Amino acid sequence: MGIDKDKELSGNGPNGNEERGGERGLDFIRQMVADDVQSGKWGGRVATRFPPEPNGYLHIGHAKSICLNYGIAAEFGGEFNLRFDDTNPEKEEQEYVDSIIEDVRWLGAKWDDRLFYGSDYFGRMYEYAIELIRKGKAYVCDLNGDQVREYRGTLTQPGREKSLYRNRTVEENLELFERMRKGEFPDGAKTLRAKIDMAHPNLNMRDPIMYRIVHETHHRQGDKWCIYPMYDWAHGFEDSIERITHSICTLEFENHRPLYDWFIDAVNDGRTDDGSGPWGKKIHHPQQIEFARLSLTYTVMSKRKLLKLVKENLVRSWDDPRMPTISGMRRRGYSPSAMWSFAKVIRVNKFNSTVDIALLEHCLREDLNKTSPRVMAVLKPLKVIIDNYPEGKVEELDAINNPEDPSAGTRKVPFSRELYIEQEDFMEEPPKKFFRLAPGREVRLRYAYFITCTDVVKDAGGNVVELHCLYDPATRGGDAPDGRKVKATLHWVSAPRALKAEVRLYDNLFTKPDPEDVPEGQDFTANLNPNSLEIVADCRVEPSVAGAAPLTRYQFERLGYFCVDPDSTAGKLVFNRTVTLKDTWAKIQQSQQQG
RNA sequence: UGGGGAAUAGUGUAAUGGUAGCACAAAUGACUCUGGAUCAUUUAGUCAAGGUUCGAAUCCUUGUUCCCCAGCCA
Repeated sequence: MGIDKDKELSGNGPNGNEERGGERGLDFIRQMVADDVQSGKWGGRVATRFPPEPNGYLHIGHAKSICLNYGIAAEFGGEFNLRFDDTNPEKEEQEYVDSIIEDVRWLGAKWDDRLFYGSDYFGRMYEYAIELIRKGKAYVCDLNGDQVREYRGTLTQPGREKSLYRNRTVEENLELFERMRKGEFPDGAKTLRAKIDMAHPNLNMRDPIMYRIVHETHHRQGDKWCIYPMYDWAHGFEDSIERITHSICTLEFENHRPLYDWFIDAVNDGRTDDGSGPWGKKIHHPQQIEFARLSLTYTVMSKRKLLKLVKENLVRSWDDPRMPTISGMRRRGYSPSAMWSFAKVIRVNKFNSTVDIALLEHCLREDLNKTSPRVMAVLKPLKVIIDNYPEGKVEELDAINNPEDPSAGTRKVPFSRELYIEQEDFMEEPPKKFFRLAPGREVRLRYAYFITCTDVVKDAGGNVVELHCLYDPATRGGDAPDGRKVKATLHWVSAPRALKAEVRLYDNLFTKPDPEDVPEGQDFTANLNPNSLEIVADCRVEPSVAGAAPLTRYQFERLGYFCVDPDSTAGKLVFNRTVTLKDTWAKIQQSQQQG
């Protein structure tokens, strides 16, 4: 078995159901791209990228960005690059690189042979830095961290223009920068800074740091470098080198755009279109565009918070099915196409908003309903004995695999004298609107027979432990020849033939829509939902699922969507509940309890 | 009290000077061998005040509210 990669994305995904030019209009980014293609900017070429820093696992917010960037490339016939923005050796690890590659691939974004690392461009960035020094646009600064902050000024006060180091000669700067690169100075001793304007109203423009000294082994470059470029200095060149046309990032980088442009313009200053002159040919200047990052109710999205949940063992791991990480959602049972349709319905904008998790779950159900094979499983078993059914007899009854997809066919399900049904499907004293099994009441067992409850067996504590029923042989398959109706259809499994399984039920990780809504002095972990995981150890599943591979998805009829967890062993299946079915009865019950 | 952004039903969004639509959520009903799915119906909105215009969510003015920026993180 296993997951068919092509099937995962069929009918949906980046190339399915496009609405470009359709009745709904383009989002503002696609509109810009369309305009640029129309006007012939960059020769009509479109190139996007997804540029994660490998310092954590990807989450659903990154999925939004991947869908945006890859989606645009696919829709406009452009190229999409996967690029690691690995400019800080202190936070980055190979483990994160590997997980990111796996996640982006799973989502279905295709980068072909264009997997890049920002750190592979360090040599060229170094050359650009020397060029800026030669042009008098950059200098080596000896200020320490505190002094840098002090000299920068504040939001309302300009920085100090007068710095001892700002007026160093080109020769001195060249020599010092070379010595920085050679490792002659300790961490923090010197920086290379751009000479812009210490009184600029945008703090980012007050002589931003281009390089800092970090004596640390880089996960990819090893000890080749001890000076590392800052984001602002590095990112534009990464985009430029890869000839990205539309550099899409999140809103908080809006203030950085002037700097993004300044650095590339600074290199281009003195360069020419044909490469004549001392500085050579102009380099490519991409367009930075910002959009709002995703927030979801009942969860947290920042890497810092997700890391805390993992490090403090508040969840099992990065891929805990309760996590909003792509790996967690994959393990939970999410499909790539559900992620794509979610990305499509939330669209992109320039203002912060919080999407209701119910919308995500709607997209999930919509996809799983169409694609998931149905099976019967009993989470909390209650033994049922059919007194008038022959002992030892087993019938193989036909069951439909997916009513939404006739091509999925049918399967055989064994029926026997002893069965299990769901404890919740029986009540000795049923309240109004409870249609399921009760003493003297007739219901249907799905695809099997009508049964009527005749006796209730209890233990010493008064708990119902066993039911005795009679079946009507004429209703085989589930229809009564005399046309009589029942109000409920129950799922069931054969007691001797069912498989044992463990099922893990998940609920929201947090009890409040906004986990940050906490009393003074507490943090978001105060809102952790103590019931976000319920392990049901002794479940029963119909035998057809035997040997199912990890991540195989099913609908357990009447219960929800479930998938096989990698913790499963040959002897014992473990399932994760991905999401419940919509449960009208639960709502009725709730309103009955409330009043 | 500097600079940069943004405001449309409960939520997410569309309408690019011309009927304020869609989806989710909620509610009601129909149908049903999943209280699922499906179908139908209902509730509910342009931040505020002025102005331009035959006509404004859209343009102008003023105000209000929210977000981002003072890492040698990204």
